[in-house]
Amino acid sequence: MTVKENLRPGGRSARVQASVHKAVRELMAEMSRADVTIPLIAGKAGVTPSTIYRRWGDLQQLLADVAVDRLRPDMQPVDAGSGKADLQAWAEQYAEEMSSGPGREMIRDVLAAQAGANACKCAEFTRQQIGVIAERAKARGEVFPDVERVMDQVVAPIIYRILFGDVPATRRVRDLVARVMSATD
Amino acid sequence: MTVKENLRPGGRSARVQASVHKAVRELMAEMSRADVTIPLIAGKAGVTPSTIYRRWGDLQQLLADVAVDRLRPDMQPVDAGSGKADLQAWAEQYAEEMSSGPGREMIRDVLAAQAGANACKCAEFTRQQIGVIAERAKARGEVFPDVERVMDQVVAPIIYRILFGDVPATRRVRDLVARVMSATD
DNA sequence: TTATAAAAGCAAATTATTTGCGTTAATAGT
DNA sequence: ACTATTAACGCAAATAATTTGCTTTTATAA
Repeated sequence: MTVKENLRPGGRSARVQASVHKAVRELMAEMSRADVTIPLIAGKAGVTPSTIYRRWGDLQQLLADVAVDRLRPDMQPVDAGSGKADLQAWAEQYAEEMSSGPGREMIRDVLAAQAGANACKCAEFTRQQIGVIAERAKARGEVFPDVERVMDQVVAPIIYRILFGDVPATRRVRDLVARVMSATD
Repeated sequence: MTVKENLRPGGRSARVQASVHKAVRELMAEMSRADVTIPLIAGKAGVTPSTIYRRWGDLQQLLADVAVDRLRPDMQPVDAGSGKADLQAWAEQYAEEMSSGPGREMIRDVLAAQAGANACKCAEFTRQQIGVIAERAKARGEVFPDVERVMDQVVAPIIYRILFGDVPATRRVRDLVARVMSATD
């Protein structure tokens, strides 16, 4: 029922995982999520449904697994010259990606699965990105807020609004960043 | 497929909705969520499964519907003497309720359903509660932050941490409230 | 090489979901 | 008050998804 974390690169398990993930990504791109089923995924991936059921348990777990994979940052935050500029650029891009259709779906998939571990991982990705910005700022001799404070005052409001209604406007994101950067305590 | 909003109090639809909601609440209390199925709910509620499928579409929508109902605040925020005290008391209780086992599950149920309307409603409940606190503070002649700022700086961090890993400690909640109340801009 | 164990395939059994059709019950018009 | 209309429900058959026991494959270590 549990997905193995460290798969040998060329092993059979790794190949199955890769083809199943690929099938999920492709199906999600070409049809509504309500129509994606495990037998369908299995067919496209060239495996039996029971393989998927045994490995992932159910559709939600599988979707969450795929979503975490896609939410993993693929690059370091861009260096915009200062901590504030870095954070602003990062936050705007983050908000845009996460509020897009696919972004929202991925977040929802991660949260909908019962295992909380996936959600934790996503928060950890974000923390690391902000950590990079913070380290860089400190290396320049700037003052930079604590990472946890940035999580509370920038990341949390962005995600909350995406999940519970709004799409946060660029203007709002800029304000969040300005506020956390101006706090002096 | 869509759930009627305004049901006549004594109508048949209202009775079905009530018995189905009741069955869901009872089943969720006595067994794991993974084991709750629509045929089971239907049996306990004394209706046919097809009735539930036609009215709610699938299990997630039904669970979301029940969860929104349970997340509706049943009372006004207590008056603790000042805006800050009110907000602090409210935030602590809110954090405690939402981070409890059932609280977490309800939030997840609301977010997991594809219809975003349920999630919006929940945020609206919260906004209204804070609105009451804000009005009361202003009636006393106090300064009180904008409701949207409280959503960003207090509610969002609490919910974000509940969803993505942590249980926010009382200490942390107190800090969030203190920070939003001390901001003067 | 060969032994071992984990993961996959296959197919039957079970369970959930969809759907067509007849019935009931609430609502509006006479 | 009575009847026409319509939305929602029950029932049961058809379809689709999920689970499970058993066999076979394949990667790994002896």
